[in-house]
Amino acid sequence: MGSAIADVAARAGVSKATASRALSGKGYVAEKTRMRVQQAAKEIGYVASPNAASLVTGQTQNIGVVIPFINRWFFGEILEGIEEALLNRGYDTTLYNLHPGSSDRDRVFDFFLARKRFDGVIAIGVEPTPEEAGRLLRLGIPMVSVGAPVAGIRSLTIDDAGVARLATEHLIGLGHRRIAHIGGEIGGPDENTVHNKRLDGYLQAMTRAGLEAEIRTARTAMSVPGGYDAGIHAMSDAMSRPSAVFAACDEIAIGVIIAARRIGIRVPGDLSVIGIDGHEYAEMFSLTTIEQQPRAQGLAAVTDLLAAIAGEPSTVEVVEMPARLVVRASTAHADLGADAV
Amino acid sequence: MGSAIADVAARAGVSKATASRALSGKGYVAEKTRMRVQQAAKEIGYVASPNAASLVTGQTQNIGVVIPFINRWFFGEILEGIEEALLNRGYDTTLYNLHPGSSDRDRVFDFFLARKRFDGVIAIGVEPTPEEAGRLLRLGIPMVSVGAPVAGIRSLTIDDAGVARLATEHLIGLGHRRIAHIGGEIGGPDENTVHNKRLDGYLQAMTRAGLEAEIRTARTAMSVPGGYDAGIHAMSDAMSRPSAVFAACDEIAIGVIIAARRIGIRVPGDLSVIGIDGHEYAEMFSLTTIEQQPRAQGLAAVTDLLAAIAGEPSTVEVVEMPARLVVRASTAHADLGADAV
DNA sequence: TTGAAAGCGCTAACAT
DNA sequence: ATGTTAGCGCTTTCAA
Repeated sequence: MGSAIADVAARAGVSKATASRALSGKGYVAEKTRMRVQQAAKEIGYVASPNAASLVTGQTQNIGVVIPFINRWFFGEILEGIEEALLNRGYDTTLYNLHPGSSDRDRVFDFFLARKRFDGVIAIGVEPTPEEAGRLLRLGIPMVSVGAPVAGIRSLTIDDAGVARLATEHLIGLGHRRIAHIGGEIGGPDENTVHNKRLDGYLQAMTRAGLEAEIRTARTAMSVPGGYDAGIHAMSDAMSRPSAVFAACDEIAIGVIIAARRIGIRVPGDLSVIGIDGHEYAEMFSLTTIEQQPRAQGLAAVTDLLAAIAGEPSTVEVVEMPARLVVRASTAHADLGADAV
Repeated sequence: MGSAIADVAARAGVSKATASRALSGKGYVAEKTRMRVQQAAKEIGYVASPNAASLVTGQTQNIGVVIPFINRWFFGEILEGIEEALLNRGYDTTLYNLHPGSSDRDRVFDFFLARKRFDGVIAIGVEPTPEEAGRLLRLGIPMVSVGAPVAGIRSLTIDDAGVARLATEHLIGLGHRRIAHIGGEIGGPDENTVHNKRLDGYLQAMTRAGLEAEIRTARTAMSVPGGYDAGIHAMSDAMSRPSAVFAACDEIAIGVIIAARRIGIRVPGDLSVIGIDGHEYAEMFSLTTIEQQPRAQGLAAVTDLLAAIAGEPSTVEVVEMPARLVVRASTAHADLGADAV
C-alpha cells in the first residue's frame, strides 16, 4: 500500500536522507548502499510521491496544456507531439480542452492553471489575454503559446499570411485566375485570428497579381462537412464557378473535393484545390497542401518550454517558426500541370 | 507570488486553521470571518496548493487517462467527453497516449500511474493485464476500463459481436447476400479484441442466414485511407464484387465509399455500406452507421470512476453498456430501400 | 467558533 | 559517505 521512503530506509537499514539520495541519484551514496536501497524499494514496491517531492522542490514535473479542439486533425497531431515529447522527458501532460468562447475559460486560467501544480503551460491556438498571461508569469509559471502570438510570452507562430500568399500564388502560377478562398469561421470580426491572416494573404496575392476582380471568399466550419457545404455552394453556378480553390485547411479542402466530384467536377482536372496542414488523408484525395508539421510544432513547444523552465524564466521573446512552405509531394503533383488553364 | 494560506490568515487576522476552514467550506466558521478571509484571499490572489492539500488528505483531484489514439474520431470523442466531465467535477485530466505495442507501456503503468498522483485511472481500449490492474488496485487506485473487459475491475463494454451481428443482419434484411466485412488490423492472432469480436458477429449473422458461402473478409488500417485501399481491392473484380460492405468503423466505411465512387460505383445504389461509430461525417457520405456514442461512454466512465472513488473502492463488477443499436438517421435511409437486390 | 500543534512524505542544508 | 534536522503548504484533531 502506501509505502513511504521511511519504510524503504528502515528495510535497507539507512536514514531517509540516504534512501532519498540513493533513489534520486543526487548526492553521494556508496555503491553498495545504493544497491541495498534500490533492492529494498523494489521489494516493497515503493514509488515516490510526487506531491511530497513537489512541495519541497517546487518542481511538479507536470505541464498544463490548453487546446481548443481535440478532434481536429491538426490539433490532435500537435497534442500527440506534445504528449510524446513530454513523456520522454518524464513530464505529465494535464489536458484542458477549452472551446473557443467557452465559459470555462476563466475557471481554467484563474483556478486550474494558477495552482502551482504546473511547471509550465502550453497554450495552443488560444490567444491568452495579457492578463491571463501576466497572471501565470507573475506566479512564475512559464508559458509558451503556439499559433497565437502573445505579447510578453514565448510564441511559436507560423507566418500565416505568408503561407496563404504562397498557396494562392501557387494557383496563380498554374495559370488560374478565378481562385476562390474558403476560410474558417471567425471568432470576432477583426480579430487577429489565423483565419483572418490567411484571408489577408490571399487578398494580398490576388491583388499583387492584379486579380482583384476575381476575388471570391466564403467562410465555413473547419471540417469536411463544412468544406462540402461551401463547395456545393461555390460550384452551384456552372458559369461563375472558380477554376481553383484555396482552402484554409485540409479538412475544408477535402470537403470541397468531395462536393466537386459529387456534382461531376473532376479534381484535379476541372478544379484545382490547395489546402493547408499536410493532413494524412491528403494523398488519397490528390490534395496539394502546405505542410504545417503539427507534431514538430508540438515538439518545438515542449523544447522551448523546458528550456524556459531550466534557464532564466524571464526570457521573453517571440519565436517565429521558419515559414517552411513545402508543397507536399502527392499524386496531385502530376495532375497539377494538366490543371493549368 | 507564492502566497500561502498563512498570508491569507495573517491578512484576515485569523489562524491558518480558520482560514483553511473558511476557504474550503468545511467546519464551522462565523459568517463574518468567512467573508473577511475570502476577501483577503482575493486581494492577494491566493490559490491553494493542491500538492500540499493532497499530501494531507490523500486526494489529488486528478485522474489519469490512458488512451491508444488521439487522432481517431472515436477516441478523440471519448477523450473530449472524459475531459469535459472531469473538469465539471473539478478534476484534472492527465493524459497518457499509449500506442498499441508501445515500449512505454511498462513505464506508464509501473511508474507514471503508480505514483499516488491520481485518485483514479481510466483506461480506454487498452486492455490492462491482470498484473497492471492488480498493481493499481493494490495501491488503492480505482480503475475503469472502457471498451476492453478486464477481470476484476469495472469495465464499460459494448456487446461488440452483437453490434456486428445487427449491422450484418441489417444488410441481409435489405436483401443482400454478397456482404463483405472489412475489419481493422488485429493486435494478436486470437486476441479478444474489438476487431475479432466484430468479425465473430459478422460470421455468426452470415452463418445463421445460411450465407456461409458468401463470406468475404479483409483487414485494413482503421482509417479512411485504410478503407480506401481495402475498398479498391474488394471492388477490383467487377464480377465478384460485394453488393454490400459491413465496415468495422466509420473511417473504413467512408474510405470504401470514396473508393467505390472513384471507380464509378454508386453508393448508395450499386453498393450498400454500413459502418460503426456514428461518425460526425456519416451524414455527408450517406453512410448508415451504428451509434456508439463515444462522448456518452466517456461521461459514463467518469461517473462510474468517481462513484468508485467515493464509495467502496473494492466494488468490482463488469458493467455492460446497453447495446443501443440505433441505426443513425441519415440521408442514407431513403436510399437504402432502393439498395435492396 | 477559533487557535495551537502535529504531521502528510519528501528533500536539502548542515553536521558528522 | 551518512545521519540529523528543519520545513515545503496544507488539513485536521484536540483544546480552549
